[in-house]
Amino acid sequence: MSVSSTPSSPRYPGADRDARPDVSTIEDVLHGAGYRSTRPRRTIIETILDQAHPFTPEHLLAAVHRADPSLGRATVYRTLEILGALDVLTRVVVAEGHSAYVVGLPGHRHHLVCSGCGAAVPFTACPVDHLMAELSRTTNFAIQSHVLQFIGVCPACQPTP
Amino acid sequence: MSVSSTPSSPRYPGADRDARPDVSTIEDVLHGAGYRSTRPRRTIIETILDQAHPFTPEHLLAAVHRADPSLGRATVYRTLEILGALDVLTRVVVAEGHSAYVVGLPGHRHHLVCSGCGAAVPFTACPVDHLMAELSRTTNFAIQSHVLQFIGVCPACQPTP
DNA sequence: ACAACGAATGATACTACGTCTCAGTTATGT
DNA sequence: ACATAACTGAGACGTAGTATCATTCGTTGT
Ligand SMILES: [Mn+2]
Ligand SMILES: [Mn+2]
Ligand SMILES: [Zn+2]
Ligand SMILES: [Zn+2]
Repeated sequence: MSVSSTPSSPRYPGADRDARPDVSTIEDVLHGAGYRSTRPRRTIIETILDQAHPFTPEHLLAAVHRADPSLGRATVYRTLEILGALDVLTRVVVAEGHSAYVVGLPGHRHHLVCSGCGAAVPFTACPVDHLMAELSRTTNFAIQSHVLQFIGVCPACQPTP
Repeated sequence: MSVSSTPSSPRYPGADRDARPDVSTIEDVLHGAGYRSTRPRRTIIETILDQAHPFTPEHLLAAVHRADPSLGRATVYRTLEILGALDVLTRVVVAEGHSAYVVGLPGHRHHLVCSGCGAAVPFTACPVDHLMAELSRTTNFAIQSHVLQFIGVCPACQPTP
């Protein structure tokens, strides 16, 4: 879905642009927000960082269970909710009415998603400013965020002619 | 979600821009696609056209049952699926990970959605062409569609200062 | 008007995904 | 080490959506 509140983005202290966060960086974010650092959460974060593509909660739960079958379902859902609220994870629309999580990167991003394999390519360009100002003026809405993304077929998923 | 395949939009023969379709217009669309015209479907379409805001399947089911409690749940879901596939209905993202249906209008549209009351204001401006071409070139994706929308608070839902 | 046929329907059972509760465990500050 | 609150996993539960299937209904050809 990539609802990006215009001024907000995950805070990775000192992270390079385009660098994916690592486990301890995300744990620092949790800490900073008053959450504790636990073994189940570490396992979940490690599993998240293993994902090459956007993932659903169910998909992640299965992957987590491969690492630790005793880790509770509720813990996975609870952790996803927290990481989503902290903007460590954001959402992309992968099909009409279906969204999935991706690891957030610093800065304002949107995604180009492959409808074949599910790959999500982030990009930073965002041509909505002028339109947003115009809509604010004409409708008197207080605009909070926007959703922008492209769906297509990546080179690897295109039929060879 | 408003995944608008760039060249596609609902085909309402002779409809004015900005005119909402009526029941028989939508029935014509069904007919044209080889579907039959039935009383349950008419009830569902009437109920859809009564909705002032984007609606979920559950919300619609409840509204349909107010009109005809004997109308089957499966029929409502099946009809929504058909109308979605025919682009009579499209989806808007109403919150992180949640989308709802709106009646499609002719032409290429996106929406500005109120996070308070759920109102969806359509607009036709779409500033993505240049970016889309650039992304096609740099990534070699075959881009099929895009999602663009704004979320904010409508004038009526804004706190009075 | 009628018959024939496939499409569509609604009841019901079922599944998948997510939530809630709660007793026991663990991280954290002192 | 202790006290405390946060966190956990088990399992019951709820809800939204799907599958099945016998019956009904819309459409088409006569
Ligand atoms: Mn943007
Ligand atoms: Mn557009
Ligand atoms: Zn692909
Ligand atoms: Zn509003």
